[in-house]
Amino acid sequence: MSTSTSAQAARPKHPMPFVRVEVCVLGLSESGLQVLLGQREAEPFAGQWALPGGALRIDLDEDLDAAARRVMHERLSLTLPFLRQMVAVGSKTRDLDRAPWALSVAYRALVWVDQVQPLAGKRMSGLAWRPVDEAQSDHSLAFDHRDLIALAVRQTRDEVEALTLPGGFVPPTFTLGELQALCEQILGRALDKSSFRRKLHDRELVRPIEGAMKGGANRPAQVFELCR
Amino acid sequence: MSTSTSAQAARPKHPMPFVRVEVCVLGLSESGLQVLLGQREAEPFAGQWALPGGALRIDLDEDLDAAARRVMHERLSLTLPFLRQMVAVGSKTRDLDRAPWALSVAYRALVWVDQVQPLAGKRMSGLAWRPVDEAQSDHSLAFDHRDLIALAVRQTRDEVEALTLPGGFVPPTFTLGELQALCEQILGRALDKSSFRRKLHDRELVRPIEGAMKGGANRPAQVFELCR
DNA sequence: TCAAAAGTGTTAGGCATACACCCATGT
DNA sequence: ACATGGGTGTATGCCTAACACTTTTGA
Repeated sequence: MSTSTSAQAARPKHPMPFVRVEVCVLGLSESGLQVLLGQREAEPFAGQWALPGGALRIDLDEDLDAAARRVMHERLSLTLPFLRQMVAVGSKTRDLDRAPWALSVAYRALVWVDQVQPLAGKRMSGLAWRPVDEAQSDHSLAFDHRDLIALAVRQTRDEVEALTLPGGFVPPTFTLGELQALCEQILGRALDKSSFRRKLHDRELVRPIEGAMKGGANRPAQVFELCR
Repeated sequence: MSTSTSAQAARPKHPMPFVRVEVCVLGLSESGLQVLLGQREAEPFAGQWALPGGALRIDLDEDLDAAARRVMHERLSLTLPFLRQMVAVGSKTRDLDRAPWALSVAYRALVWVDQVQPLAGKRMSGLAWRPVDEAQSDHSLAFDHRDLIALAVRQTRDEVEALTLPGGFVPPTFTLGELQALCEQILGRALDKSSFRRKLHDRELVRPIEGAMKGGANRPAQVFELCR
């Protein structure tokens, strides 16, 4: 649509803020939801725990989502399958040590804890999983990251409650028992089997795969896949 | 918390994107929801209709919300009472005429149409109210502003459905009839009087003001205020 | 035969819709 | 008297939680 003859940067009239992305990676395990945290090495908040993140690189990142993917790929050597933007926060005082004005775009993601081997990265002395309940009441986290964790947990749980199943996170095939266990781990509470299945059926969210059955130490279960 | 000895800006290692805020102002009127649009004078999208917005000014704006308030105050000479962030969008190609990488933080607001007198502003040849239904199907809007309008309408309506009443927008005192009419205008459909009132009562959302009654050409109505 | 998980049916209660109905006031 | 909007009660149906129950396998 643009009729400009040049796509090169006009130097902006005013200085722009320092822009970062932060990612709240939630991890599923038998012992409830976990969150991935790293210990900061540099100011501000040196030594304190924080969400992993990194600066936006306008030379490397096509768009904001790509920036979040790149930053997390550098940290985890893993392309996060389920990544959603939560909110943008920014102010003059956010990161005084590095810039007079800092803006962070916060994302959330969801993985299995055993898919990520906590490793040390740039500017972070290692990464560690922490239970979300613990993190949400930890007032020593850097920046406003405690709020961001609470927001990520709330949004993720709301999505599961509404059975807006995280496409890209749910495995391609599964039994209904596995799917229910997954939702229960995210919610942190038990669900009623009958109600859960009726909802899935009525809203046509899952489809049985003809002939595919999964057997264990008990009665074999029908294997399903997501609709669409 | 920071132990840095200096709060002055370190020059960032990498160039930063051009950051703007855009505001989707929804307007209430007897003829349904409206949205405030302006006609662009400069590239990109010169001549096309767009949401009002402006560049973030790190020298003027304390934080993102303040930036949105300032930008809209310049345009409307009005401090928007109800302002919420929706999403941040950004990419290399967003605004090629002005910058190689552009990021917009989108807000939504809600006002009475008669509180805003459409006037001409900087870089906009006037502002005009347009019905949201019309705007949502108008593919000639600049940038992705059609999507942003749809998002604003959906979020606003969801809030009213859930009776998360827009604090700061609902007048300080009102009758239940007025409140219901307000919600109906936002939703664009009629509500059942009895159900509406029962919900308000059960969730303790409103409180009658002792002795305060509002009379018209019919039976006087109890005046209420929001709880908390 | 038993434990364990799959899978189904049934019941009771909460909530929302729709609608009917009275009340109070100005014209 | 009557139109108008305020205000309240009630019946119906839907959705859900809760729980009981049967089925099928491996151990």
